Amino acid sequence: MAPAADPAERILAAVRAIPRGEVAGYGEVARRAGLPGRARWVARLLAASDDPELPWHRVLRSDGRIAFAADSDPWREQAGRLRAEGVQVVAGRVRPAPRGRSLDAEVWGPA
DNA sequence: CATATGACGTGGG
DNA sequence: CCCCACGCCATAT
Repeated sequence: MAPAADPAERILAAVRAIPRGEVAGYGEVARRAGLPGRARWVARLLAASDDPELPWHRVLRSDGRIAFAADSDPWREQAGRLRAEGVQVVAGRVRPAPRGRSLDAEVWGPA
């Protein structure tokens, strides 16, 4: 199945492709759709779409934070939807930080 | 046509 | 963690 020619449609497809229980950044979605730099367009499309099946709640800012104003209605809505599918949301942030090994360990290796 | 506005992103202080 | 500047781009005014 050939990729949609309509860029807007590609973006929505990229959003629909985010697996349940996972998230992606606006810029990330744009890149996946082959439209680097169009993060803002992604946001605009989500706001404009009326498709109830569109998993818009899985799209966050690149820092893992919900894009809406903290404690706003839509903010609570998104946090709730995410938690509903098992995503950890703390203070409006998903997975506080992809904390891995320290840089020291990363550079100098174990022991 | 000139500005302003955002569900954004990155880099720097 | 905070704040700021700048880049980016479709829409709205």
